[in-house]
Amino acid sequence: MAFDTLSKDFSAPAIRSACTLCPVGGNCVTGGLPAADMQRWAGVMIPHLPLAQVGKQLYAAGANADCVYVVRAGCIKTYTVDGEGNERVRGFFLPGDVVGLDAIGIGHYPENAVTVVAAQVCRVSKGQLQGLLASAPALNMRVMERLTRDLRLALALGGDYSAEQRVAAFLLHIQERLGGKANVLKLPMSRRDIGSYLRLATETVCRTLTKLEERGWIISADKTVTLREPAALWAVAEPVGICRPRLRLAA
Amino acid sequence: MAFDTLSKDFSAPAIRSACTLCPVGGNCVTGGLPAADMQRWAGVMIPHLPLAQVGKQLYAAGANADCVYVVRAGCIKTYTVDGEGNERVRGFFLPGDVVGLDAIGIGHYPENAVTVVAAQVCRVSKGQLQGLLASAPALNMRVMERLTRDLRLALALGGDYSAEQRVAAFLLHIQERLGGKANVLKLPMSRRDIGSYLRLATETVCRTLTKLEERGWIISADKTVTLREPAALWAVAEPVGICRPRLRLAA
DNA sequence: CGGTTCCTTGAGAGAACTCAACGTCGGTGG
DNA sequence: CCACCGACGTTGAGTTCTCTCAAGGAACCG
Repeated sequence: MAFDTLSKDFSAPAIRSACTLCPVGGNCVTGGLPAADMQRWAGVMIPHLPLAQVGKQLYAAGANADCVYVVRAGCIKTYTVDGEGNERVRGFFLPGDVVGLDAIGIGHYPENAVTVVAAQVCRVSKGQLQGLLASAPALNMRVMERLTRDLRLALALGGDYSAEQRVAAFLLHIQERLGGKANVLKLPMSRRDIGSYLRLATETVCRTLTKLEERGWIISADKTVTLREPAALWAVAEPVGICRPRLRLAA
Repeated sequence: MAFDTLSKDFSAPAIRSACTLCPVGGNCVTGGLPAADMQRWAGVMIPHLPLAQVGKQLYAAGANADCVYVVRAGCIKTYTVDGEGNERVRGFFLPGDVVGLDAIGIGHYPENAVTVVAAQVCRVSKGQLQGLLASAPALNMRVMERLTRDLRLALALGGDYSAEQRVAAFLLHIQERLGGKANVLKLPMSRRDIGSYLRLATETVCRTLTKLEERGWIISADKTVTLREPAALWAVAEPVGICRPRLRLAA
């Protein structure tokens, strides 16, 4: 892995170009910001920190919340462990997503964050971010949008839906987050993680995928899922309300 | 009702005093703000609009999102109706809570908002709020805190818990929101609303309350619930993670 | 090549749901 | 004043969906 040398070699000019050359592009929280804001963002951000190891921890639940992270590549999951030892995945973060935002306003991270696959992230200290938010209204609004988007998603997924509705909505949501074009999805996470996230047993996730496959709506081969009948999936997932045929919920 | 005349008679000095005299006090989103920020907040806020009618709508899902509301008295619920006609309560808003925040960043409200009981709210236009956020960092941070608090609550309630855990957590959460002292709670909402919110059938809410009562942990009499063994409820609700014996999650 | 983890399928169990009935309460109108 | 009505709360009985337990196969790694 050349990750380590890469991150060490970056000097100030390279940092500025880090965002303009970023594969995430407009999907990043900074997408569409005025150049001046981007400049200031780049000034406080530490770009593409490598997280080559699967299961590598960004931060632990209860730790002092001093940073937020923007995913540049790979996938991060957040999860909690309750007093009974039950682990629950609270969110998957794909390129462009911000991890740790929900710690704004409290001193400690409410959950753990680890890599699901090898990943790269950009880091910003919370203090510097707050300073930036106070003086860059456009960025402030982008962060608010992320927070409200996460909130709407959490409220939607909190609903009482069947395993089929959940899994269909999950697949479509991942498709949207990955760009919304390709019908072949590489799911980075395990069935167990999907189940934990969707509040389903691992076996139920499997059975549901099998059922969708028997209907010809998808082709499920381990981590690769091909959507053959997105319209049918949309129809099933509609009540969940987290994805729409042509109209995206978020602005 | 003298509500209407009250709201019409308020002039600038009265408006400024509206917050200092507000029964919500420090629980409001503006609690603890510098005097200068309070002044500006009071300048754009329209105080205690009366909503005497139960079921009175603040806004409809899909409507142009032009305002946010702070609850001054009573209770507001937000809910969605999916394509199958299923109604789902997404949140209850008690005095001090902000309704409509999750529409920041999108043009339309994602859900309906109606009164659960007679209520009073304060209104701020979204445009003026955004202007204020850009120039009053302390207020901006308070709003962020509300958003992240709502997000953490939604994520917590989204988990896979038993009916008993959910109901216990709900009761304790309401107690906290009402000040955290009194053990006698007046629940403003119906069993049906509670069930919709907690993802339980109405009957399951009833049965669970009955079960908790048989154990001597609570006394349930229609809308009035008395907590007799809060510690036992805490122990049951712990995995949900939305309320804590002595330590509150939010700052 | 053994060990581990993940994915998948089957069979039985359990928690919550649906359907149904009944009592209470508050409002309405005769 | 009282009968009627609808909404709400409560309890019971049977059903269903998902979970748990169990086991086998496939992929990956040391």
